[in-house]
Amino acid sequence: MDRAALTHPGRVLYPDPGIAKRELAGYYAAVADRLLPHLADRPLSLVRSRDGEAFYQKHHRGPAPPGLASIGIDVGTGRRDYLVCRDATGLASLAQLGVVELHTWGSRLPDPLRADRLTFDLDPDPTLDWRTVADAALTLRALLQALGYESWCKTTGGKGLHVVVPLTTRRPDWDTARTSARAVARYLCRTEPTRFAARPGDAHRRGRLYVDYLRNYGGATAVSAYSPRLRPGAPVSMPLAWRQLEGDEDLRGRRFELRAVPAWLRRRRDPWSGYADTRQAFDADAFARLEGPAPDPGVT
DNA sequence: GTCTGGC
DNA sequence: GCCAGACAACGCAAT
DNA sequence: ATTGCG
Repeated sequence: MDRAALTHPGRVLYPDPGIAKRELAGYYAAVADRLLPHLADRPLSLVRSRDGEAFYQKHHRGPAPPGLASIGIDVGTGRRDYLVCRDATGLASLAQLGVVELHTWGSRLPDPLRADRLTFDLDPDPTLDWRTVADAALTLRALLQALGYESWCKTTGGKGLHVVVPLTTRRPDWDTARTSARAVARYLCRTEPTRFAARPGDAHRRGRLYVDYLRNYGGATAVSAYSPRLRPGAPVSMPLAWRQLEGDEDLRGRRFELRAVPAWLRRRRDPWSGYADTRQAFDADAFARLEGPAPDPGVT
């Protein structure tokens, strides 16, 4: 397979700390073995950098660059082509395109209309400390375990955390996936209203975490593990071991920056090594049993 | 980064 | 020939 | 119906 030439290698994509295209390509190559399994067969949503400013792209006009495939998927109204990354050559093409964030669907080809995981985005009031956010993730994990599901946690590169539930069999259509994830979010808000908020926005959320279940419908995406973010320091969405959530070290945000991650990975075991081997069947009834009255919005 | 469409 | 514009999109809740 | 948010 051809590999596209890396043009404009000195073009700065992350103004802070001044990471150019050449360094981004080096990062993708260095973490390819870890990153590629998270991209495999998943339609992509790309964030590209124009002078450090983000612009989004879901569709590619013309033939797909080397290592990328443009795949037609029937979405609500009509059929559109979405990019999928095939291999390390595809990562090189993404670097050539100036792609600074990789977001993926929660489903995979050849069945993109059924979820193969649920993603919960814990989005805290930015003033909340690490322990409060980590404890919220542990609470969500325990709830999911009570439902019969193991889950995995990663940083987002920002103040929050993602909790991911892989689903291998009896995978739900998007409407069922969204409804089930919503039931989990509402349950947390109903049972622990002092910790969890049902809606985004500082005024409503203050002092709490917004449980964003809205990554779980057709075409919705969440940032991929090992994707950098176009933010100061170029932080990376880093998979964590649950054990790390019990410690006092704040692992969010710039704790894992693009420049430091390859060396870090070389000396640490993959905390998500069990993810790919996990077999869990989706059971809509288990989630439906969480249903109750809508959460009290509380004081505005 | 690259293509398109308007001048 | 050159340059500006396009390059995503949707559920949810508030106004 | 339109806007703001993620």
